[in-house]
Amino acid sequence: MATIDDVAKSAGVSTASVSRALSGTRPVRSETLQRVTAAVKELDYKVNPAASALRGKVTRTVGMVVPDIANPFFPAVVKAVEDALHQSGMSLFLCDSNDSPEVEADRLGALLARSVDGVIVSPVDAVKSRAAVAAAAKRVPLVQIDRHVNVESDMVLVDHGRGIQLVLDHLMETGRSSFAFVTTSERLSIASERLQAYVRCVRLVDRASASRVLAGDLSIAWGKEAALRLLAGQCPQAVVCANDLLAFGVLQTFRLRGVRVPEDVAVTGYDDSLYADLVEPALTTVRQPLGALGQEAVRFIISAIESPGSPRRELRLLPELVVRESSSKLRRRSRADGGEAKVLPRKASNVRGTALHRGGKARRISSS
Amino acid sequence: MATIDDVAKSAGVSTASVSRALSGTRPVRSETLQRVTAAVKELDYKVNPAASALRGKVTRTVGMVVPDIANPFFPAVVKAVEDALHQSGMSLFLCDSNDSPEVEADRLGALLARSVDGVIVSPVDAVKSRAAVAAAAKRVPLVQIDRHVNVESDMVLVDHGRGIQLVLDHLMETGRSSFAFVTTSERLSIASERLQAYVRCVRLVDRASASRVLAGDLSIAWGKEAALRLLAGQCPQAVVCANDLLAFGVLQTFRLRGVRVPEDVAVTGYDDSLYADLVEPALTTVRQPLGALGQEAVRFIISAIESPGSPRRELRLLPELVVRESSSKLRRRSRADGGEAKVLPRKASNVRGTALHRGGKARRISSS
DNA sequence: ACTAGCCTGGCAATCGGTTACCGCATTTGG
DNA sequence: CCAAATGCGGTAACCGATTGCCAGGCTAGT
Repeated sequence: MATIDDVAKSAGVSTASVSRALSGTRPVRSETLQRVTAAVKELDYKVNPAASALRGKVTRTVGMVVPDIANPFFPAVVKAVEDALHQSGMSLFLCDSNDSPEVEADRLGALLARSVDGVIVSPVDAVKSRAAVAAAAKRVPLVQIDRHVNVESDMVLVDHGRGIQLVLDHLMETGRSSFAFVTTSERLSIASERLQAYVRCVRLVDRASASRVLAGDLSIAWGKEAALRLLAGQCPQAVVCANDLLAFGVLQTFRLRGVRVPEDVAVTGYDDSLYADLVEPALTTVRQPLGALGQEAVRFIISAIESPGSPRRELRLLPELVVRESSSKLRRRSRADGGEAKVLPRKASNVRGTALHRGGKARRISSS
Repeated sequence: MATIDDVAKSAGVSTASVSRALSGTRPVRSETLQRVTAAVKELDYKVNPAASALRGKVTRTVGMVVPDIANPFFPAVVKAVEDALHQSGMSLFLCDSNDSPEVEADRLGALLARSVDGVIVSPVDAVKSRAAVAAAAKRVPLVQIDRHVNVESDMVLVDHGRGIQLVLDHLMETGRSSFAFVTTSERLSIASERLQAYVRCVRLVDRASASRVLAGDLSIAWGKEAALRLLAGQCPQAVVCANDLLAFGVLQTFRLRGVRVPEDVAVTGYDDSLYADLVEPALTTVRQPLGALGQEAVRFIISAIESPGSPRRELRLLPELVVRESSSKLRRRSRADGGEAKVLPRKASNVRGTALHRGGKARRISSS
């Protein structure tokens, strides 16, 4: 492997000139520049990042910590981050905190020890993640992405209030007036935002709906369980779920119990995961700007690295409603009967027919 | 940030002793060790990885290049890799080649320039990826994972021949005797293996089936298109797909065209993606040992780093058949009518009822 | 008792860039 | 025409850890 000395020798200049020619820290004569570039090409010289980091205090690396890369939400964000970083000649250390605050703290520590130039993190727990995130933010530029804890740092978030409002506006427009919300613990910032928005939206319309909240975790299993509980009591006309997985669980239980969606009950998700338009019936959901989330996070990081001490920023990106069959418009059938759906326990049946199909564009994923 | 000099001073020993005490390269008196450990703790000393890398020629980093992290197959593998690496005190540079051989070559180059200790790669194209992979393998320990090109290196693969055989054995056992295979270009090593296995398995049973192969890409869209083509000609009793996405497309088209699955035609996938048991009907598919794939790759990398020059290894992990409704056993209904399924073009209908449900355990993913 | 061998510690060279500082040459201004 | 300013190149210190080499103390063998 060629070193800067080899290049200097081959170009007949000093190492200082080579360094300057390559980094542009100080101007060099155009002839010098040419000789250096030629020598670099000839020797296939690459700067040694370790040496460069040791002296220059900059590693051109960024660390990212996500709660669970297997969660369909994150890969798209990670992909955008990776791409944007490489466009700026930086590389990505990826860490998975496995939904554990301890692992998260450990990984943040490891990243700092590697002296990354910046950190992008999606904190696991609004309370337990705080200390580690704060400590990291004190040492390097840090941006919180998607989820966040109460720490002074840049943030790139999604306006979940808006997302939930889109859902409820749509549900009301299509004739629903009683609701339930299926979600997880409020310890998760995004869940708590979605919940608050839900309550704010339904409170004025139907007092009972505002307290019809089922909190568990974010799994398919909890979706199923929540659906059972709803069926055991007064089932509302629409079930709003805090993510798609919950909605899938709800749909499955409803189908098995002979509850027709969307005729008897509408169901909505959140995330627009790949499979939202594959299930029966296709799921109305909220699409988040995943790529933009990652790109903006990188922009924040890079600008924070280049000009430290600039003011803190917080960006809220707007999500988008994707209407599919699980909430399609009710046809005739009076809804003046008191606000509770009639649930007819009978053999399962699915009606698809020629339902409306907005937003159902097939996304290509060249799978393994 | 404390340096090794600070520690040495504080412990009253030389930097050499500190280094030795910490790395264990050479024994030190137990008293020395204690003083060093105490000083380290007091100053919260962490070795500077840049300095360490510069002098020691080892970075404790591994690079991984995947074709598309948004492809549901890879996150689980990446997660296992990340976890295994951190257990050995190493960190992961993640790169996404975006299914492009050019990007892939670029990323491999970037990783080598960062002098990673090893590389894990899943090559995009059996032909176009070759040069870059070979070049990388020449410089650092390299293991090919999942996909591979014809280059001398360690490999951790899945025995796709076995996977396809499991599928076909099962289909035949349940009474099917004519088949089609939906796949992508043979440029993808895994697709070509699956295709070969398919041909090998059906050749003896039904000559026509062996040539009923529809090659496109690995998208839902191509699954739909392939299904249309099958319906236009002689539709076989079972459609074997090279991955789940294709199967989803096939299922959707069949449903819209009123073809009953599994009564009229059985459909199978490959990957056991999260949603395989959410679609209607739940999909029979092949589950790959994703976590094991990642763990084994890391083991290979680490052992190759620790003892260079050891012989090349190739590991083939065995996949597992997951039987769900899309291929359930045909009840009565004679199949002696020539081997082609009767397709009744009529209104859509889905029958679920109490079909068997092996392997359908709900996996929890605490989504965003 | 004397020497060979082992154990442990320290000095200082080294890894490969970056950059502060100095010096020479040329340009600019007065 | 001279002084000051400017442009560009080179020398060498420096970043922080690792490690080859040497030295001193101790044990063991003869």
